[in-house]
Amino acid sequence: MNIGEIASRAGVSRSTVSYALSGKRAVSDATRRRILRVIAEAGYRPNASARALAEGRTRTIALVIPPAGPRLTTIQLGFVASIVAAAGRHELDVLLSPSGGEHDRSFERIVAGRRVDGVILMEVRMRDPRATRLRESGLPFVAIGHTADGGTGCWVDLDYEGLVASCVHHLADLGHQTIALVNRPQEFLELGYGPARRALDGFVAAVAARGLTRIAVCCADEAMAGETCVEDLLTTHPEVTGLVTVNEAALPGMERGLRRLGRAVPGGFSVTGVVGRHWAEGFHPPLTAADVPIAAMADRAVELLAERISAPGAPAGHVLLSPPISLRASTAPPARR
Amino acid sequence: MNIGEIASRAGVSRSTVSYALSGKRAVSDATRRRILRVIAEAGYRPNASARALAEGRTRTIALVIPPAGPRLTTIQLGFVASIVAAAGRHELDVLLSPSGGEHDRSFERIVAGRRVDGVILMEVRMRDPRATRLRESGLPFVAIGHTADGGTGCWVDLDYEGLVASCVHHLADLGHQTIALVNRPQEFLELGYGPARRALDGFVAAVAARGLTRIAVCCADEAMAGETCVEDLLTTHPEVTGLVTVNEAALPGMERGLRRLGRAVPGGFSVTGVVGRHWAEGFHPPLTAADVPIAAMADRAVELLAERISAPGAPAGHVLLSPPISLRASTAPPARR
DNA sequence: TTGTAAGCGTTATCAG
DNA sequence: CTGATAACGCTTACAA
Repeated sequence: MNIGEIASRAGVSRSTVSYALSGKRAVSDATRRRILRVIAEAGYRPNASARALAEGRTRTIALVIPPAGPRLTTIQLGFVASIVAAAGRHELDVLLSPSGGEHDRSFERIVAGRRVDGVILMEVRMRDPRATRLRESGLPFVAIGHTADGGTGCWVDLDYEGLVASCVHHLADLGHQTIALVNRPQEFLELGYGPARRALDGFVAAVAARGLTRIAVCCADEAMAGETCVEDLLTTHPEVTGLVTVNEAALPGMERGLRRLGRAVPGGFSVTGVVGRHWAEGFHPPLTAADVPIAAMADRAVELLAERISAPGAPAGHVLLSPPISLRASTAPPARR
Repeated sequence: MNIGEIASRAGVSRSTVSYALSGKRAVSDATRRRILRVIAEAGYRPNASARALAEGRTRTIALVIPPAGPRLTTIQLGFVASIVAAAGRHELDVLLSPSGGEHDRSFERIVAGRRVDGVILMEVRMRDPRATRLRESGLPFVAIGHTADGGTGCWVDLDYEGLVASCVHHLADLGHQTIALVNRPQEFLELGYGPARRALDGFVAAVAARGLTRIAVCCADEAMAGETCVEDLLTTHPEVTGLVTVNEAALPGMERGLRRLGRAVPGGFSVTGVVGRHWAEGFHPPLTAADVPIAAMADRAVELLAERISAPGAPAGHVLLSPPISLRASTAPPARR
């Protein structure tokens, strides 16, 4: 079933059918009605490939996800789902492309083959070869996270620096003197992964501003790592009375570790940070934390990308989100020594 | 940059360039080399839309994911990643389509617009309108899970029935008399979601076969629900000495609930079931369970779909996977009363 | 071994 | 208000 078939059944030319559908040219009410009826009867829909070829755009965007290897976190998953939902609202389909290692071919296929009108890049690094490649290809893209050249490209990001600082201030206000940061994995920091970097920066600065003592550690994105991490931390530094974390996946393990050490939360130890709402609520007791606003980030990213696609010349848009800290039950003044 | 440009730079016709690339016609070594050099210099890749239009296939498959609403589980996420990876090995791209509720337009856009060569349907229900729609459209598809008409379509599934039965037998062999099943949410059962249904069937049958006493409960896909579920279960039925579960997301909560009730695992209570490896290993103590073989399922699904696409007439393939139970540390003979 | 030309199904331009 | 017709960029008979 194609447009020609519809045209002949409705007794009009193919162009009239096309215009009746797109509304880009006036069509008499009678013929439009007739055409639409035929279309409904036949269950016709324009062929996407033909349309893409003729229009020069695919009505599709690519979502480049991080390598699946180390296991994607729940946040990442929620993000993928939110992007798809947001794209749907713009009548855009989403092509998924894994990145890293052996998956370069997929990325290249999509970019060089002009399979999409734009790209959303998840988990972008400060200097990211994919961003470089996209820039040279001229394909519009928005990064989740800053790249090194903050100004040129589009991005949406969480203000990890400010958020972690807020957490530090919160603990300082409660009277804590020595606090720890449980960051994302060491490799991430070394690879210049923005959130890990800026969490550390924000931590160091805020701790200095308040005259506190700090211990910063990295931790694999896993419950078990969180457990040993907390145990190591508190055996080598028993004076630590609170921690802030940006590592949600380690949270369940941290909960176990603290319990094992006899540190009740929040009476004997305070925990806060920036993590997905689901993780915060699943913690015992519920975690006082800045909730990562996944849906909002996805919405803004798609919106930015859609603008960029329709007006490639427009100035690059940036969005830095800074959600409030939700006060739940995991922080309190430190225990008297 | 298009094929004509390459052709003129290499001093040949467009068809020769096409054939040099596809290998579907002999091309002299000299010209092929020349063409490939020009292509490399220009960084040329065939336009995917044009190719799709000419060839009548898009080299893309759709992955229809469950509604994002209730939160996707880690298994689902791993599955998405595995499908993308497997598809990449077949040089296929993956279009993501949410399903359910407001997302029907996305599905319809993809199916009716012929945007893909085939579809993988996740979390299929016994009577699934999407499967019906695909059958009538003639688009090849493979379902993850059976549909009601088991024979006609392609599917790959886990043998939940047999697997849960194996778990029951394992507990029975250890001497347990009264055991519980912690199933997926009630609504899933009511909607005729296969795994929930068949887990229950396998449980009931195996318990009967061994002359045990059973309690079957449903539980939301959440840690907190797992906690209250286990607590309710053991306060109303303290005689239960072990449980089998297919609800991985509830596992962390079940761990907490058991601890709170003073039921040490495995000394005072046994736990087993079929869940993702990651969840099994994250349990304390590590869970004796059948590990959901996500990657294998994804591989087989893509393989089946690829076959189906290239040979639409061939008989429908079915794959019923039945991974072994990994013996870890969460089951033991019941405590003497 | 290579070139010519006819599609593939739309959209968009140009006439009427 | 509507109909021819030329793109869009590629694949693939059909010729040479």
